[in-house]
Amino acid sequence: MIGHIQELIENALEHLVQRDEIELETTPDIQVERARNPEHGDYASNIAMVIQKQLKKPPLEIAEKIVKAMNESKHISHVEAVKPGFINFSLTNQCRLQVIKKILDRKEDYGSNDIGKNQHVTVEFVSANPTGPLHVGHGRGAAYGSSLVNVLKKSGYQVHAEYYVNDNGRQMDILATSVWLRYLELCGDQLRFPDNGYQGDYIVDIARKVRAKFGDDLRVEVNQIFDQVSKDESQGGDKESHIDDVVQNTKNLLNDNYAKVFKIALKQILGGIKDDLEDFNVYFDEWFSEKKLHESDWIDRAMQRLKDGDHVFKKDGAWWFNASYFGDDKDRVLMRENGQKTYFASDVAYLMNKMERGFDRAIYIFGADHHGYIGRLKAAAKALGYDPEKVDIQLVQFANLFKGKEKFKMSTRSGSFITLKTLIDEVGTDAARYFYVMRSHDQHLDFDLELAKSQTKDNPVFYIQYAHARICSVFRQLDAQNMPYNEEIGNVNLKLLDTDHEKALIRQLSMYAETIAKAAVSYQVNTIANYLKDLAQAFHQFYAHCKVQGNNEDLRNARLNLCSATRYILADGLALIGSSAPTEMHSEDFDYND
RNA sequence: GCGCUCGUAGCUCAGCCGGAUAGAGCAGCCGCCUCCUAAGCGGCAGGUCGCAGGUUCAACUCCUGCCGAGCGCGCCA
Repeated sequence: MIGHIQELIENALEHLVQRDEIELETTPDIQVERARNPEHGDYASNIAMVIQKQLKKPPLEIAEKIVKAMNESKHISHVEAVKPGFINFSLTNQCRLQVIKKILDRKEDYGSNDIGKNQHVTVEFVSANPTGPLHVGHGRGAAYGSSLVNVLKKSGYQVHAEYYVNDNGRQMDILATSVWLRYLELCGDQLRFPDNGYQGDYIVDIARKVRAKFGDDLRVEVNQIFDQVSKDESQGGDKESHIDDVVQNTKNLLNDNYAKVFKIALKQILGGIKDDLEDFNVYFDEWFSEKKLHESDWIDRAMQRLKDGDHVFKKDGAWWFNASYFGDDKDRVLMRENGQKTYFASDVAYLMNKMERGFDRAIYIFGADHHGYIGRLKAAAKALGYDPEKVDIQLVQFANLFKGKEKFKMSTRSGSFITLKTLIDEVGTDAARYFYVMRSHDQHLDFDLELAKSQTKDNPVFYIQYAHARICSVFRQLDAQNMPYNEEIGNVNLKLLDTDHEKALIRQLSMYAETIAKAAVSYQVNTIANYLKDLAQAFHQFYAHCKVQGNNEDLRNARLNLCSATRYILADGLALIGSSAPTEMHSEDFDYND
């Protein structure tokens, strides 16, 4: 429709130029946007104000000339030049009503678009270290990333969702060691648990699994573990070197069995993460193992490629990537003096791997604390010879968790965190997913547990779901009322939908497709959440003022069609952000236990 | 110190690529159930869009400075 209007304006301008009524040095960019205020019609253009400078005439006068020179259109009922110089376009009623037919025709498929042009993109998100269960801090990235994947798919992209599993680093060694020490305790040994070990109860649970499998086979003389180990923090030493020493001894003492303990720990934790994410309606196409990058030759190949490009130098015994040459803040270490490859080296290899797999774009979703990664990843992309525009990094700001007024502070290591699972159990996936994406992802978010849990009108997700349930309820009751629904009769009589509330609802429905397109282009998933709230509001207002189950068969079926179309959009929109659309909801007003 | 992000109603936030009287929800006040779920609807009140400049026909929106808040700046992962 916007294209059609642009054409009308373009033709009008050509007429005016041909008739020498105006002169244009440059062809202006014709902007047509949806009118914000219904009083201004359906679409508006600012063209007259844009070209007023060239023409040196009052914009209103120009606008009026354009309107006069414009051809008739069967879709447009009214064109008007107004105050500062806008040209407002009103669609014919028939044109506006089309959206209902289209939705009923295409159903779940309605709203999709092809701006993705079938491009292949990979979206990497969550990627939390598998050293413990996901907590609420990971929840926002999961909710945002998953919703973005859905929106991109609906916009014609081929999307590959990936979780990067950091199964190789020092943290994993600390985890495996922590499990083993807990295992020894279960076997009855007395030992001093390192300050920097993983403290959570889930470690003990895993230790139980290890014991169930190996019995007492992995026991050793406890003193050997702490042989030649430097002092821990609470003993006046350094907790990092203490744990490193313990890890080293653990590896030596367990030999081949170390890998077995490690594997059980990883499998348990990753399994738990997968389960939690599935409960949260978050799915991945691939769980990409960092370890595999090391075991294959990807890291070496990536480093060789950087060396070939002369982007690597040796300093103080370590190998550095000259990232600052490519716009990063500083140079980055690829391989440490002790020969260990850094985490960044894996990142470079992984980036190269993604690009070699042929993606048109690699989208990364990071927590805000990782914003230092933007510079170094873009630098790596450039140095490897890729277009840095293909690397798209979105930062998700932190969510502060509140219970009423009380704010939670969390730390993974100490084990004092609220897990994602707890959140799902407490407030439910529907409310949690909505709350996580209701604000722009680059904004801080205050997440109030009490509010998300409350089944009251304070809670926007219930407001939207209730609109869906109401529609379902109407359709359920038709048979009992002896009022059969006939979509055909409704379609013929759509023109009967002419009250302000009906028009407002239709208008809202007609904005769904462009809302998705906008969300896909800008990565602003929150616009979907906002849209759904507006749609639900338009529906509730319509519903309060227009009786659907009336005796007039023509009007009833027309309104039922409107309800049906609204229901499809509500369900589809909720699915995009990972929430469900219940067909039935009931107030707890009559719960006498309160 | 350097870098990134943010500052809109009492609170939590929308406001798309600059556009026509700055919008919701909550909290406050006042109404509406013999009627399709009151998890709903209607109304009132609430604002110098952090401050100061600049660009523009037009600035909450773009630019600069200042004030204020948060985060990041390891041969950590």
